[in-house]
Amino acid sequence: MGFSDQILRWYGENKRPLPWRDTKDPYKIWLSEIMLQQTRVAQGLPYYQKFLGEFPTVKHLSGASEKKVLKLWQGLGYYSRARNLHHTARKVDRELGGQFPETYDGLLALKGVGDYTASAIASICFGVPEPVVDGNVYRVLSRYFAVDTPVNSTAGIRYFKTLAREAMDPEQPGEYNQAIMEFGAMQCVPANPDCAGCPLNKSCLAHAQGLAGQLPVKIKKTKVRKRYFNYLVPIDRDQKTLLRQRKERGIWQHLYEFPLVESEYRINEDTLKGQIPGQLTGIGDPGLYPVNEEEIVHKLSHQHLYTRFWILELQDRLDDGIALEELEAYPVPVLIAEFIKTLKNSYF
DNA sequence: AATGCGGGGGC
DNA sequence: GCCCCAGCATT
Repeated sequence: MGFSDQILRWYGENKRPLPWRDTKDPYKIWLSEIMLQQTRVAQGLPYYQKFLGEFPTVKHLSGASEKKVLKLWQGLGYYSRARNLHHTARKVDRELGGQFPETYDGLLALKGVGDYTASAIASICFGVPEPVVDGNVYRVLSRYFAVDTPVNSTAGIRYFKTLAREAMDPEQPGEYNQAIMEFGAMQCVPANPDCAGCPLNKSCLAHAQGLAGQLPVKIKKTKVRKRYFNYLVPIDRDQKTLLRQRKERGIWQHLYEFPLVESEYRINEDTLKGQIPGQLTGIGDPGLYPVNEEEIVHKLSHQHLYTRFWILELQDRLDDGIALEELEAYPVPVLIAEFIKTLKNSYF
C-alpha cells in the first residue's frame, strides 16, 4: 500500500468531525482556510462558527463594514487576513457574480489567497489535483521520506512542493489533502510523536533511522524587538474617552487603541507629561494617574510591548468622546481589550 | 531571499 | 523560555 493509501486509510478511521468537512461550498471552505492560516483548529473554530452565523453567505460578508469584520476577528491575530477577507468578499460579490473562481490560478489572484489556500480550495471544492503544503505537510513528508532540507529555505519550499505532488492521490485530491494535514495535526505531531503507535511506522524512513524527533529542519530566525507603550486614557467631564484607529503599517493596522505615546526606551512620568499632545489636553491642567505601576508585557511573535496605561482626567469636553459602553463596538487588540475589561471592573 | 504580521498553547 | 500553528504580502 502506497503512502497516499495509508494516509487516506488513517484519515478514514481517525478524522475529527469538523464543520467544514461536510461541505464543498467554496465560501465556507475559503472562510475556514483563511482563518486557519497559522492558527490551530481549536483557536479558529469558534470564530468560524461566529462568522457563519453573522455572515451566512459571501454577500452578507460583502455587505458588512470592515469595522464589523475586524470586530468579529478580534483576538484571532494577523488582522490583514480579516481585511483581505473583507476585500475579497466584496470582489467576489460585486465583480465575480457571487461565484468564487474554480481554478488554482483564479483563486490565487484573490487577496489573502496564496499557494496553500488556492490549492486547498481548488482541490476540496473543485477536485483540482493540486497538493497543499502547510506546516503539517512539511513535517509529515520530511519525516516519512527523511528529508533534511530546511523546509523554509527556497530550495526546501520548491522541493517539498514537488514531493507533495508526487505523494498525493490525484484521484481524490480534496480528501487526500485534508487527510495528510489531519495526520500531521493528530498523529505526526511536532513534539514527542507516538511513532510506536503509528500505522505508517514500517515505511517511515525517519522512524527507521531514529530521526523523527529531529525533523523537519528549519532555519530559525527569532529576533524580538522591544517597544515601550504608554497609553493615555482620557476621561472628560462627561466620563467619555477617546480611541484612535491605527492607520500606519505595522501591527494592528485598522484596529483602534487609546492615544499612544511610544518610545524606544522606558520613559518616566515627567517625560511622558511633556509628550502629551496639547490637542488632547484642551483647556486646564489635566490630571495624570497611572493605572498599572508594573509594566504589562504583551508578547507578539517578534515584539515585546512594555505597556503602561494612564488615566488622563480632562477639565472640559472631548469633541469625539466615546462613552465607556460604546467601546465594545470597536475592534481593538487583545492588549486593549484586556485593559478595558479591568477598567470596567475597577475604575467604574 | 528576508522580513513583518497575533495570539494561544504545549513542553 | 522556545517552538509551532491548515501562510501571505511586501520589499
